[in-house]
Amino acid sequence: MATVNPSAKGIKTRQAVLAAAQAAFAETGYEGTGLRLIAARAGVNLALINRYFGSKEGLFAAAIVPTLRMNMLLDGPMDRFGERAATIMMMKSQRHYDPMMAMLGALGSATCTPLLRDVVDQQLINPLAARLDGDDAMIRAGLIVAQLTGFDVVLRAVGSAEMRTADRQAVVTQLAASLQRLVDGEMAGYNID
Amino acid sequence: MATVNPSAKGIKTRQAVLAAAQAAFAETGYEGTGLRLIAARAGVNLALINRYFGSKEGLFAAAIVPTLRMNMLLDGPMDRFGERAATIMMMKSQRHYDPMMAMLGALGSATCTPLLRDVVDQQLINPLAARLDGDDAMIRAGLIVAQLTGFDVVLRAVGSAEMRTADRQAVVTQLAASLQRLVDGEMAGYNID
DNA sequence: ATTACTTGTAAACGATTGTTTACTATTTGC
DNA sequence: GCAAATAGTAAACAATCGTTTACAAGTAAT
Repeated sequence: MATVNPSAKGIKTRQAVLAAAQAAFAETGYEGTGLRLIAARAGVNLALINRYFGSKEGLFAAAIVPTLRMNMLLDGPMDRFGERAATIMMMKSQRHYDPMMAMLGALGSATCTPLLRDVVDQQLINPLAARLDGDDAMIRAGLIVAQLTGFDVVLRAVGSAEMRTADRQAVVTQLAASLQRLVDGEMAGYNID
Repeated sequence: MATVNPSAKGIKTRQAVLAAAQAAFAETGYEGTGLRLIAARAGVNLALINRYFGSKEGLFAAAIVPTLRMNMLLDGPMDRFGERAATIMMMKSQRHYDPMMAMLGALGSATCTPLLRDVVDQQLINPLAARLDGDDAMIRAGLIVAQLTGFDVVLRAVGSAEMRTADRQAVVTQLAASLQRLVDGEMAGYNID
């Protein structure tokens, strides 16, 4: 038995740690979440975290980074992207774990920034840009990701009362319109000096 | 002399601490910035920080919160808001201190969230909404703040390579268009089921 | 000048951090 | 069953955290 045996009982605790880390990082941020808290949440010994994932950064990379994907947002025709994305962004509040919240909670820590930079470019902006027609597809994709990200900052991470108490259907409609205009790339009537 | 004497030499070190805190919080986040680092940066004794500001949270409230304002973005006609805001957002990279970066670096910490919620609503969304005409002004203001915030997340906090290497003039143009469409509130031809 | 008050300093507080070590228990392959 | 590897545990590591205390230096007003 020279190599690691992939089939083992430890694979269950490994996933327990991953699930606990996802929830904890999303709730209390990267620096604000202690490894002992994650271990307790997973019902697992503290030292196992460093054994399986090497370090706190390694745990973040294994638990959060793979979940930051466009997923359902790109699953459908692009002429309905705005409507689809806005609906998902509004409804995901009651889901168990939100990858975007984990990303926002790690913005301050220097060790996570390189990981986030890669995943934002490769898994968010680039796949989206590939689905866009017209000029400046990459820039418009970046602005769409920015709009989605900022929406979670204002509504969830910060928790603006004005946005939380607003009519949910109107929020979806306005967000959908803003996103779709970036998808369509209409510059109608707009001039800059 | 029953009350505190406002005129004193200590006012200089107080401002030195504020300036050091602004730079440090914006660079390394709230949890990632130690008070000893701020004290050293300001050339001031550690204990003075807690004397003048009570706590780390009090320092954040005094140093960062008052700087989160719309300021120049609202200084001008609203039919040029997009152009004006996009230009400022793009050019502010080489400024000494960016309040938005300090806010993003504090997203994970539970103690700062209430402070940020109040300032985002009262100093960003509401003043902007007061300058918007048409339906859903508050929601559109929230989405504009979200677009601006997300732009800083993608371009600066995360540092997307795709956005950093993109043509700067094209980024300004696209961002300006997206913002202006939210200002104008055009729903032209957009329908949702 | 003496009193009252503010500013500045050094040191320690208790708690928590991520990480590592030494050890036992369990499981797997032959 | 034996041996090797993996899973799990408890304790300690050194470092840093925000905060507090006790005390000295400086400054204003009476």
